[in-house]
This record gives sequence, C-alpha cells and structure tokens, in this order.
Amino acid sequence: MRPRAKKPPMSKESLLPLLMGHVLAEGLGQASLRPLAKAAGTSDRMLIYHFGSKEKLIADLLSFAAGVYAAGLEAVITADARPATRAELLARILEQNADPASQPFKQLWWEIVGGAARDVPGFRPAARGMVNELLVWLERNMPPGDPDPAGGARLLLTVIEGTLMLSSLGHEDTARAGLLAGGLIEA
Amino acid sequence: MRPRAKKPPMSKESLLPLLMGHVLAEGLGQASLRPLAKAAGTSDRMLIYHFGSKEKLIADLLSFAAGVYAAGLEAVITADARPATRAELLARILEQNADPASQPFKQLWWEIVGGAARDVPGFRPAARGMVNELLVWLERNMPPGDPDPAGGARLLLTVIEGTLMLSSLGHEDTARAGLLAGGLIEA
DNA sequence: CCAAAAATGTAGCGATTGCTACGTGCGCTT
DNA sequence: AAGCGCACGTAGCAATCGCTACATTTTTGG
Repeated sequence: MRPRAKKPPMSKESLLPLLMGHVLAEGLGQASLRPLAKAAGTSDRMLIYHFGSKEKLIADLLSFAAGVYAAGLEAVITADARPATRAELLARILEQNADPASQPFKQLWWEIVGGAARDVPGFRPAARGMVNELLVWLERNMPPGDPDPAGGARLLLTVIEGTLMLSSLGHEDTARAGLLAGGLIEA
Repeated sequence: MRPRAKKPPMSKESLLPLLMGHVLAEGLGQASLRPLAKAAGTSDRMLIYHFGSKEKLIADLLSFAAGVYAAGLEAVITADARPATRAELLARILEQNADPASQPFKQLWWEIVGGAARDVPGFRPAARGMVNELLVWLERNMPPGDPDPAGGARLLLTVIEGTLMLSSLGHEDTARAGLLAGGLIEA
C-alpha cells in the first residue's frame, strides 16, 4: 500500500497548535499567512477559508494560547506540594519561569502585552485572561494560614510580572536583588 | 515677501524627533519607510540616504528615544523635593506614570521590550539603557537615611515595572491592591 | 446512485514592503 | 568658469502582503 496522506480533515482545532508553534518560534509580528500556512501544512487560501480573515485567525490563536497557558498552570498545581511561605511560592514560580523552555512563551507574551496596550483587536482579552488565570492560581495556592491571601496574591502577581520583564532584558540579577532586599525571597 | 521654504538641510538629528512622534502615535510595528517619511516631511529615499537602512534607522530611533526618556527623568529630579519614604517615592512615580500623556511612551515601551526579548538588532541596548537610567535615578532619589538604597531601588524598579505592565492591561487596581498589601504604598 | 455541499488546489490581483538606479540642481573650491 | 560632490526628486524593481475568483475534488444526504 502506498503511504497514506493525512486524511483527517483539517479544522481550526487541528490547525491552532501548529500555528502556535510557528508563532512561538518566529514571533507574532512576522506571522504572515503564507509562512503560517506552511508551518501548518496548508495554504494561505485554507487559513482564510477556516478562520475568515487574518484578524480572526490571530484572535483565535491568542485565545488558544491563553488556554494553553492556563493548562500549564493547572499542571503545576497538581505537580507538587503547596509551598509553606510566600517566599517559597514566589521562588518556585520564578524558577519555573527561568526555564529556557518557557522563553518563547515569554517572548510571545510581550507581543501580546504590546498589542493589548495599543488595543489591537484580540489582544486585550487574551492578555487579561492570562493574568487573571495567574492571579486566581496564585490566590488558590497561597500558603495555608496566610493573613491576606487576596492581597498577597496581587502583590506576588505584580512582582512576578516585574521580574519577568527585567529578566527578559537580562536584568534577572537586578530583580533578584530587589526581591531579596524586599524580603520577598530568601537567599 | 513670499513664504520661505524650509532651507536648513535635513539631518538625522532634525529627523529623529519627527520620526519618534510618528512612532509614538502609530507604533513601531507599523513603522514602514513611506509613512515615516511622510511624517517627517521627506521621502523614503532620503531616510535611507541619511540612515543607511531601515534597521539602522530604527536603532538610531531607539537610542534617541532612550535619550528622551533619560531627559524626562532628569526633569522630574529637579522638579520637586525628595520624598521622605520609599512609599512616597513609589507613589510619586506611579502617579506620574498614570498620566495619560505618558501612555504612548508605555505602548512604545512594550514593543521595545518585545524586540529586546527576541534580540532584534537595536532593541536590547535601548531597553537596557532605559531601565538602567531608571535604576540609577531611583538610587539617587532614595529617601535620605534609607537602610539599603541599592536594594531598595531594585525592589522599587521591579514593582514599578510590574505595575506598569498590569496598568497597561487595565489591571491598575490589581497592582495597587498588591502594593498596598505589601506595604509598599499607603492608602 | 446522484446531486448538493463542503473542502481544497491554482492563479492571480492590487497594495505595500525596503531599497536602488538615475538624473539634476546647487554650492563650493581652484 | 570649470569641475566636483552633496542633497534631493522621480521612477521603478523584486518580493511579499491579505485576500479572492475559479476550478476541482471529496464528502455527504436523500
């Protein structure tokens, strides 16, 4: 028998992971239809056919990325025991974030933030969705007996995002020194 | 006398402010040569003539923007008296930053961060230059008698950047709640 | 089994991209 | 005055952009 071509009909759902792979690797700004299509094994013609327009495609892609991000957080939740202090929780997140494997996602994140700041059509809901996801995750995973879980989660969220940004610029040591000085992590 | 045409020969220095105006208004991603040229009252031809290539133009533009940012910080330095506590200093900066007039610059900032994270040719030095500028400014303006000015400045830098990002997404209240819970600002 | 509908390939359109080839006027030196 | 080089305008090129018209195949429903 000759090698079977992929028969399962392509759909938004089957395309989105491939498209996101290309965007993670190449960036959102350089994502034009033809390269995207090639990465997904199709043609620009079919991308428009399935998504209607590039704008809708990007919007779908961003909300898909938000879902992937949320799923990643859930995976961390059940992975290991809950940290006993805020400092431990913060350290764990930052450590996970320092993983080079999460760098493409960080790069994508800044493009999303930039788009959201300029109110590009699908960007703000995606960005807000992701930080909300992180916020409720933090709130649920605050150390037991924390005096102010809601406020503490918001504090951690803020310093996490700040550290994220500084580390994207190669300023991770600066952020770390600040967190140490603030007693937010321990040496 | 008939209306005088502009005679002073155009140069990088005279073009950069106009180019930056366009970039602040329209964004770095949409900055192609012809619109940029129109905003500066020239042609794409002359932009290439003066800057050599678009890449060099963008690099020059970013370092120019970094200079403008630094000058803005210096202006704040001499503007009023030094805050007496970290909380006051932080509050003052965040207040200045909440000014809608600084929003275009924030929008540009995320595009610079995104480019730096992806290591696009002129972006990382510009981004690092700006956060360094802010860092030394903070260090110089820490309240007198602060127990750890260096660490405190780095702590403030981190929470400032985090707050900046959250506020760009419309999450300023979340950041504020976090800073309150952390005792970094006062109600 | 046959027709309607859904899915896909091919080709191309008009616009925009960064950049260049070429010509021209203008001021400066010798 | 003759030459020369800088500063600029005009025109255009090859590549790419998002998208569409049209033809064709594949799937599905009665």
